[in-house]
Amino acid sequence: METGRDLMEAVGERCGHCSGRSVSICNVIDDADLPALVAESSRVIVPSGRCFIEEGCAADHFYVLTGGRAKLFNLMVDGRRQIIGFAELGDFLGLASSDAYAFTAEALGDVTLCRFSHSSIERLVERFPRLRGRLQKEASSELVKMQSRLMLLGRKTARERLATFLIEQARPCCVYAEQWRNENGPMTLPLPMSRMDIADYLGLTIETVSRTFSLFKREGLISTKGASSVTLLALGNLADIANGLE
Amino acid sequence: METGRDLMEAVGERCGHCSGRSVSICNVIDDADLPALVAESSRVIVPSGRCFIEEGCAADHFYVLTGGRAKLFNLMVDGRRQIIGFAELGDFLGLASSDAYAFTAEALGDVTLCRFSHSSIERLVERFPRLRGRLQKEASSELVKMQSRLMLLGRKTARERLATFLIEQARPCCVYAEQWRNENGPMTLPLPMSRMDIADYLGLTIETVSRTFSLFKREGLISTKGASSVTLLALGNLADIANGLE
DNA sequence: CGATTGTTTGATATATATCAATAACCGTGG
DNA sequence: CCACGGTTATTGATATATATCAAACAATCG
Repeated sequence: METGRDLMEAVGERCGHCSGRSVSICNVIDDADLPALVAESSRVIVPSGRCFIEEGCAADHFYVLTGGRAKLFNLMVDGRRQIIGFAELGDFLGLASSDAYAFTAEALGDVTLCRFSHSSIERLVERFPRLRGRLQKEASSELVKMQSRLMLLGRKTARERLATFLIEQARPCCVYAEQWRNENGPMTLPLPMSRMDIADYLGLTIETVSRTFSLFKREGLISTKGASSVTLLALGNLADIANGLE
Repeated sequence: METGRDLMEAVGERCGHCSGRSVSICNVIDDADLPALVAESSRVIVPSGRCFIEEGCAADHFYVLTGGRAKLFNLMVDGRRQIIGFAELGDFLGLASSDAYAFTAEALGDVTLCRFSHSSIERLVERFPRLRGRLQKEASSELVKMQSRLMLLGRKTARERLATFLIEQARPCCVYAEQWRNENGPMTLPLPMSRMDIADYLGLTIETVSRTFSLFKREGLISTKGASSVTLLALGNLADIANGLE
């Protein structure tokens, strides 16, 4: 912890208190090893809307997201889409076991990435032994998150889904530093994704998402400024709704 | 591969061609090391209906399923249930990152398990280096399966969900040896889980599951003998339905 | 063999989807 | 800065897939 250093720092970005949606490797790299790490990687800048990982394509590289956010999704032949998750600062993408990517990743706004050749992972893990444990740990925490998403999609109502989503967005990583100081008061969140994205994440339609937003507004649980900024006014109540308590 | 030996064999059971729903460690143990492995483990027999892992409880042990099948699920406070998956021969259970189990595991029929202390995993991985790679690989393949479950629960119709489920059950591991020889012909599967279990796995109600079974029967896609045995008569069609092609 | 539990089928209700019309937002160019 | 056009979001009316409620039926087990 004390001697460690972020990969994010190694590639020029700072990591907050994020706990990585996918796989984060905070604090497993010693300062002395930074040059070696940087040598293995290349920086990539992806403009808004561009896909940098495509389902089914050869999984040549994996990425660490160092700026911006991305949506990860799967498609069915007829166009139905399920968003798997939203990647943020520090997340690992494209570490799938197989030789083809299992999902598509598209930049939500401009995104910066640190790219590694897929074959370099062996070298990296050998060189930075703590990295391995970290990868495992984060992979299994990712599995736990997936489990709660199954509950959300299989058993929760639209209200519960949106409340869950909003609570999820309220994690420190997603909120500006000044704002997550007083976690009890109102909390303003940016929502870089469209209503369509939220719908495809929650297994709903845009109309249902929109109506549920309006409902929450009428109930005084949230307020909005445009479609891409929410203020959570009653985190406790939202959490209760998210868990089916009211 | 050639020199390897199954953990399942080490604890007295044979592993078919299963590719492990959770985390399998087939073929990573050398014969010479078997005694050491057995020394670390203890056998457990769980009667039908008994929970051997409970969500929220201290994660002291992890298990390898060596006989029978189990259902893994999460509950909401009001009793809504989402089945995460059905564990089968060779699956690893309870390897969560945190110190509490993230789901409950209940025996579907009698189950035999090989139990390891959670603290022994470090020793095991050190002693059997190939185990580590295998664990990682299987964990990430588990993540891929989870992704397709998100699509199922978020975007598929009841028809598509049940077809997907039936196809899933038709993997070699679940079928008697004689039957998966001719993969093109009719394939008879045991369904050890109740309609309620299937419903909670697919995010539906028992009634909808039952009606969809009947529909498939009327369409000549399947036939049943009692509620716990299905014969798939048209795997291709079912696969098409599962993927939204008809 | 009856009693109990689980499954299937039927009738109806409802949450959410779909279709359709406004309304708000956003970038652009005057 | 404002007007404009296109996009995205909201709201409304209606349809529909699935849930819910209820009954008959089948399987299981003493």
